[in-house]
Amino acid sequence: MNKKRTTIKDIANVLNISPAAVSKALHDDSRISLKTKAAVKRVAKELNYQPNHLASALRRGKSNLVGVVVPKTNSNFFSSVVEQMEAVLNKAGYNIIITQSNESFEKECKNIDTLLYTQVDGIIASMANETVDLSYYEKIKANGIPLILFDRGENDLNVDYVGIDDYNSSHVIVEHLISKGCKRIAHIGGYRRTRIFNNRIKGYIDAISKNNLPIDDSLIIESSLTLEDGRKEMAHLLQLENRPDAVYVASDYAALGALQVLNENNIKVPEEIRLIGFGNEPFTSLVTPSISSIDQHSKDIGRIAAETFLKRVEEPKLKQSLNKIILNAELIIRDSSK
Amino acid sequence: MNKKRTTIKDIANVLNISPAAVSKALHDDSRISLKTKAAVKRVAKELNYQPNHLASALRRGKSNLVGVVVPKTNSNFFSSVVEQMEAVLNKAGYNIIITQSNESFEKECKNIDTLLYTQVDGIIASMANETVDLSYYEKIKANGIPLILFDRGENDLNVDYVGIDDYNSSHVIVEHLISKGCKRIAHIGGYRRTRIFNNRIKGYIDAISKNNLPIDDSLIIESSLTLEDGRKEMAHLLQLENRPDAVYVASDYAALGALQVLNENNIKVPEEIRLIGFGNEPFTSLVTPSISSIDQHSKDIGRIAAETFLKRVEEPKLKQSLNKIILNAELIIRDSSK
DNA sequence: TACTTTTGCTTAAACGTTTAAGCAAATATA
DNA sequence: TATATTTGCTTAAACGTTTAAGCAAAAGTA
Repeated sequence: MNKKRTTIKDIANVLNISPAAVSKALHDDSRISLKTKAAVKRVAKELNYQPNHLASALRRGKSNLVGVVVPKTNSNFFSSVVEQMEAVLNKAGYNIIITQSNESFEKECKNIDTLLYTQVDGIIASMANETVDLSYYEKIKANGIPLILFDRGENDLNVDYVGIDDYNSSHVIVEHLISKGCKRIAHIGGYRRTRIFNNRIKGYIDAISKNNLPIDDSLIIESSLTLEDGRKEMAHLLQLENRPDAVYVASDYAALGALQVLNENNIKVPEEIRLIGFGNEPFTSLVTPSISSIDQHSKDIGRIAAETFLKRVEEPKLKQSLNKIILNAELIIRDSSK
Repeated sequence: MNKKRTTIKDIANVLNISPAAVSKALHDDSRISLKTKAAVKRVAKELNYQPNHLASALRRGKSNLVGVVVPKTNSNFFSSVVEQMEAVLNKAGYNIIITQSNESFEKECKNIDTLLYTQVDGIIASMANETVDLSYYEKIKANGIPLILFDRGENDLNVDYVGIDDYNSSHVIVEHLISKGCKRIAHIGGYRRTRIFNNRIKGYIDAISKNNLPIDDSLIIESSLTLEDGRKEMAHLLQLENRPDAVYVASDYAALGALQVLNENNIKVPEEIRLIGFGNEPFTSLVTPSISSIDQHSKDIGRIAAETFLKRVEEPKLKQSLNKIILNAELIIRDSSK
């Protein structure tokens, strides 16, 4: 029963060489003979040597851990983003620590503290809806480690950002609806204080104007975009004396709520009201009728965010600066807008 | 510009005391005067001292990190389990590292290696569907750190396990369907090699027998329980000359697939065929008709798994042994079986 | 007063690894 | 053959923290 785990010293003792030589042999240092390397690796395997990550991280001042902050892992978008990130970072020798804020600012701050405390080499984050105070993110920057934002970001932080073109997505949606003959297009959006939702609203307004339709403020709604919000706001829209003939909802969850209310009121979708969501969650293709939605290229976002991080660690001299990488989103047309 | 982060030494220098005293002051050691403690904490705040977790973990031989292995974060069950775990463990001073296997055995092994390498103090895991070879889990045990399994576990490992009573859940479902007058109840289940799915199948068979209904092998199907599997197997059941009047599907995703096929074939649910799923995923209440399902008490499972881990670290002398904690699952009755 | 105990610190080693510096032997170069 | 270079290691310090052991001063006790 070897209570203690085997260390580099143990291997050194067996072979009567110094721990330094063992360390170098394990790292394939050119100054160690092939013979010694082979012997070290053989003994390491025999003694079931497992390197102590804490010790090496401490010595090297680098943990090879990347912290990830997301609002919720429980959404297809984020889990897919994270999956890609992990693939890219693992390949480069990094492991990731996933934390979720549950859309709570307080939890988000705690998570950031945890990650910094765990000595991560960088943080890749998407902000909670609640987040307006950026001091915790400044803390990351002050720490000197790279910070990469995706999806829900902030220009003011002057860091790398990866996301889709929300403004343009709204244009694509509005123009698709107009091409189907819609004249009164409502928008159930998020709160303007969140950059991405603000961009969707602006895109919506500009696209409506561009196509010479009137802007009707009663058709523009801000909410938290939960399923319940979708139900509530759709019910509200149905009570207007001049109903919309299309609704563009800035989240699939809220779009689903809206669809439920439409179904319950026996309003035919798409014939009477066309509906479009945002995010391309799997359930959009599963419900009846299936919901048209915007695909956010989650895999690309995950991959690019990870690659951006790697670029930053490779070139630490490069000062952090606003560096936006914007992908074109894709409208997936389904039954709800056909 | 202080390039370097402040350490305990820096604080010691400012106050002209030893680093040891600073460390003790920060940990509220009783042998340090209140005056010194106050001074240390003041200076620590002034210099924005952040403890180096790697150093303390190395010295103490304890990382205060718990590894979590799940098949997919992208499911309501697992994300909810993890959320509760995190809450309990954070309170006890632990942080968690979430890894997902994507139902791949190979990825699961990699994840376990990563976690061991990161020097976690314990691992809480739910196995991938593929996993039959348990050698990697033996590796965790050999490492001497606690291993807790939940939902998808294995008796052979002789470790703590938290899950629901799958066998009994099948009884509850079958009896509910019989009470609605069903006589030919089909079961689209998982593969028997996975313990929980085997239990569901056994529960189904025993419940059918107990209620003096015939066992019809053509009504018992094993599959991977994806949405596609649900579609395929439901289509298959519809082609039987003697159709079932109820289908109990061992996963909500497969149940959804089944429902789609029923809807497409204009078969009235629940009038012609009643349908019940498993897992109580949020979408079960969102689709039309809403799907009856089993709630797995994800919050309780997460909480209890975390508490079990904490018990293990508190009493390391206690030998690991098979310790099953089984919760009663709850049938949520919705339109698909009313 | 003379002792024991308590208080409040210090010293020094340790955790396991990496790495700069150094040195002897082997090999290459002139 | 004498000198320079390369090879293959060793030594020792360092990363930042914790902690056992120890010690002087202060406080308590007889």
